[in-house]
Amino acid sequence: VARYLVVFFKRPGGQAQFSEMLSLQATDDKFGALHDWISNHLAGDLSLPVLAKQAGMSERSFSRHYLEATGLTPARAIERLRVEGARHLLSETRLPIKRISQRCGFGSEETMRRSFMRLLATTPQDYRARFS
DNA sequence: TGAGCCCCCCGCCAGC
DNA sequence: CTGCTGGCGGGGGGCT
Repeated sequence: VARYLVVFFKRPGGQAQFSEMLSLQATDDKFGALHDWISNHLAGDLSLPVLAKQAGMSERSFSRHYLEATGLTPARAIERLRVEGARHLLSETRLPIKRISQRCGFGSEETMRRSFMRLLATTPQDYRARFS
């Protein structure tokens, strides 16, 4: 039920308020274990070679299968998960934005800000102001 | 905002 | 032949 609600109750204005973990489960949770691992290692190296090794596949096959199962390329999925992690910390804690950015694996505040603009059409500051 | 560099992604193809 | 795998190269998007 949650999965269907998640699909159909998107907020207008680009403010997706649902769980990326759920939406990435699209059809089956073939990559559920991988997603759990990623969520627990957001600050680390989540490059394609690392993910492929974690999934036990070659880079080429991992790219193909992940896109097939998820509808997203690995790098785009990572960006979504990082943004989701940052959103949580922004609204639930008072940690400085700089620290949140590094804890979620963004190379800098600037990188995090650009990801927010791309996916949520807001800045981290604005997001915190409106959702904390 | 700009410039340079990195690496993701995808087409291609040989192998099984 | 069909379908899957995985290495390679380059173009472009995005990070620093």
